[in-house]
Amino acid sequence: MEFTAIRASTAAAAGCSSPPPAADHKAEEEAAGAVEKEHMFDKVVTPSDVGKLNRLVIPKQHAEKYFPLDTSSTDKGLLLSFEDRAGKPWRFRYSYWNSSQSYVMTKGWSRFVKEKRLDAGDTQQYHHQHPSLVLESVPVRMSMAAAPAHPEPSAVATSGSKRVRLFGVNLECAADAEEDFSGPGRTATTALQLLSPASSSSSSSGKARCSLNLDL
Amino acid sequence: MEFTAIRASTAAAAGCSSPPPAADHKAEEEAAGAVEKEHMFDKVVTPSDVGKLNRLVIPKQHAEKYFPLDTSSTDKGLLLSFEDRAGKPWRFRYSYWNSSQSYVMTKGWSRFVKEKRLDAGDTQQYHHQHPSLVLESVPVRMSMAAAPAHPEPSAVATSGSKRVRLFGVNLECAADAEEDFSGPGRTATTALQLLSPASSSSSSSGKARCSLNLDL
DNA sequence: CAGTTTACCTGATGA
DNA sequence: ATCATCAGGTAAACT
Repeated sequence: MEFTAIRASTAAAAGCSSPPPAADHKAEEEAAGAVEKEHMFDKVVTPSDVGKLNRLVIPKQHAEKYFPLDTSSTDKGLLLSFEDRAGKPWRFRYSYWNSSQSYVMTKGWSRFVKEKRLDAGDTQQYHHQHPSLVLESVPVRMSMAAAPAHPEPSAVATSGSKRVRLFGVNLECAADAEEDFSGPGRTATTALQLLSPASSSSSSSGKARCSLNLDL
Repeated sequence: MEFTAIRASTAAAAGCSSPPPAADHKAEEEAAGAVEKEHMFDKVVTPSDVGKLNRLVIPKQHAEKYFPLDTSSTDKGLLLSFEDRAGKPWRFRYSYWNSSQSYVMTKGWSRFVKEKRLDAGDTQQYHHQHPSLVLESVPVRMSMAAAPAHPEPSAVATSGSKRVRLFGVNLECAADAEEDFSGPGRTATTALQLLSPASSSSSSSGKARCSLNLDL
């Protein structure tokens, strides 16, 4: 089963710095529904993606196009914040593995797989419940509704506020990396710093964000 | 097979700042033999402890009781010096892993495992050769012959010189961390600073030390 | 470059 | 049902 790409409008990339209350979830969902999303890419999730490796490989071509890592973020990776259609926040560590020359979502991914029942054994049920997400031969699609990919000011989207959607889920590239990397005395992972959209309206406070939508 | 705890006397915690000559080994060993040691704790070494992970997990309760890391040493860890019954010095990096919330001996541990044949496959032989060390169901015991655990002056052992024994091996908490942490641009690990035993006699120079004995 | 070391991470388990 | 612990992992830098 597949997504249909929706065209992007100027809907604000609603900030989700903290798990928003239910009311916000609804608002977010409606906004997303009203917005057409720009298709990013599909990926057929492999058994490894939902297996014990606890990581999702992002095909290099797509990763470099939509989630580039510059020199400052290559080492530590990024902490990307997502939310599913119900507004539930998901945070995945995104980084590059030199050993395998591949881009991956690591920390947090396994929890997502588990909750969404992305398991090879549960393919049928899962596919049934979550037609937009995946298993084996079921395509995972990324649709873009924002262009936060380039951390460099020069590469930023010109004006209209946009939003990144992965599997139809809002992606936020939180400028503040917090909680998960809260070891005492440790420096938090530096999240991808995004430029504030020029015409964005409802982004919470001053934090620059991108968001990725998981259509679940 | 197990240790029997031996009561501590006033035997000097002989300093082993550098690998002592054989003559010193014998003296050390005799002195240790004459000293009764206060039991610290046991740990049944797991397959992971002697496997490819190159680390020994120190159960938190014991770690915090006997090898506390204060704020200055938590980040970088400590360089602990041990010696086996033959007097051979062993140095292990001891630190806290935020991610797993656990205390571990890392650097140097694998060499010890290798030399002492602490391998799951060698259980029988090893147990035979080294009854005081471990594998799976064989307990590893820590016996204390000194109370160097608390770096705080207020918590120091009152008078008699003592010694810490791990697996019956002398443990030194070298006040000087050197050579092994010589990576470029890296600050040397701050070793656990111990108070000088009030009545210790033969501790070399002025360096405060604790020692841990591995009965091997 | 192969092995070591550091620093991450997670599932199972039990209180 | 949580939550802390730890056995068992991985990735990447370093030697």
